[in-house]
Amino acid sequence: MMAKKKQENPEAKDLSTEEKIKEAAREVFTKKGYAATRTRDIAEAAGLNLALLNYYFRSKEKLFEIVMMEKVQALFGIIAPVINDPDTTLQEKMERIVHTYLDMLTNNPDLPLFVLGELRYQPEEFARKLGVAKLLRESALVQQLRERKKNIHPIHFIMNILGMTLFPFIGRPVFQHGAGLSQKEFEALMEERRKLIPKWAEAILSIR
Amino acid sequence: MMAKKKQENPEAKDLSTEEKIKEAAREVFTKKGYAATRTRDIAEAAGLNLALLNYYFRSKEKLFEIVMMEKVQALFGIIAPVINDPDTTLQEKMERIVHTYLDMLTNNPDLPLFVLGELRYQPEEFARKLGVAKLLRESALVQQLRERKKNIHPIHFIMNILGMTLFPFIGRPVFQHGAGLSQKEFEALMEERRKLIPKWAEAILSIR
DNA sequence: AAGTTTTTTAATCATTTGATTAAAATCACC
DNA sequence: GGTGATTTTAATCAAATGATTAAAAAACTT
Repeated sequence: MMAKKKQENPEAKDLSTEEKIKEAAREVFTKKGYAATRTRDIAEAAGLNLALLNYYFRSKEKLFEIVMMEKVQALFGIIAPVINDPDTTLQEKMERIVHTYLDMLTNNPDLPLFVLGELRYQPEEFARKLGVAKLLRESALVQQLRERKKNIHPIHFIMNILGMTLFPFIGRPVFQHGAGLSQKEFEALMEERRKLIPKWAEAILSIR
Repeated sequence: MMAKKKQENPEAKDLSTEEKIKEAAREVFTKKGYAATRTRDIAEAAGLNLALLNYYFRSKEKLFEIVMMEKVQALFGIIAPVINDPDTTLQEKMERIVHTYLDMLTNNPDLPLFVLGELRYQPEEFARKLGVAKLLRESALVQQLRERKKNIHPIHFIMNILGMTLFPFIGRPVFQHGAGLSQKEFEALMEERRKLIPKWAEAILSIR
């Protein structure tokens, strides 16, 4: 009855049905959010019959949860190792945070808006599953920040570096269209920020 | 047939029906976004019959447009005069941008996520209506930034100051719950940023 | 090739949801 | 207080939408 792959296409040139649905779901959910997404949109984007969605994933919500978990991981999971690394300096960490995010955002520019937009419906649940609390309290980064600036809450600096890195993508329609930039030009600006943000972050930490 | 106020309650202690609906719509739309909002949610939040919504505003979409325009104005309109003011220094402008936003965000913490979240469906349309292009090209702020840092695109600094100011509210569930903060504590941190962000912005502009 | 299981399809269901309608209630004005 | 306009209500509609079903098609096993 339920999905059990029997054979994998020897030449795996196209994806399995299950993977096609997931791929389409990633695309549509990320672009429009959960509520604005119709299961028919996903089926159409995948070029498949609507019933297959329920056949493989039981419900829109179940499918969404899978995608959401992936995306939350993509947004937060990838910097955990960077933040926790005890063998890099504060400066190195900031460089790596920016690099890691900009690399990811090149392929997933609307990820932050999607994740943070959906997160408002389940703030506590996902924060718990993520273990953000631990990162924000015990990580090497936080300890280094505490040492460097003893009288300022370390979360301020995390807000700054994430804000400088992620916010341009969250406000992208405004910035890009507002400044009359092509996609290429916007991307070029983001590439510039790769080197600029760490410098700015360092300047912020060097005040006084 | 259509709405025409005949009398205004002499002691305007409670709002007109029309205003009650708008108020409820502001609340629900801002909190859940357009797609996740049911007209019945709005009617319930207003304590009114569902049909009144269509009686006064014809459709969910029309009502949304009214609210959206207000909110877009609240998010972008309020800094236009600050940005355009030819009689303030760059530093003063940055202070005022931060102050203006933090004042507004105290009462409307989920405004940025709402507006930017909805904006993705109509990126060009609203950007045009807003005249963002003009602000991002000819404003006094942009000209001052160009003079101060001739070899860096001024939009970088606008992204920075807006990112540092708005992003904490966009990622609020993560920051607040992740750091185990009460609402009061979060607000206190934001109050600290009122003085810190202008200093950081100045430091960023003073590199080299 | 026959038989079995798995996958896919078209058709349909039940619920939700935005909107409408006709009647009832309220209000303005004389 | 009666009359006409305005506002409010309960009931209902039609379309959209998530989900299911039964049958057809395809794939696999022997």
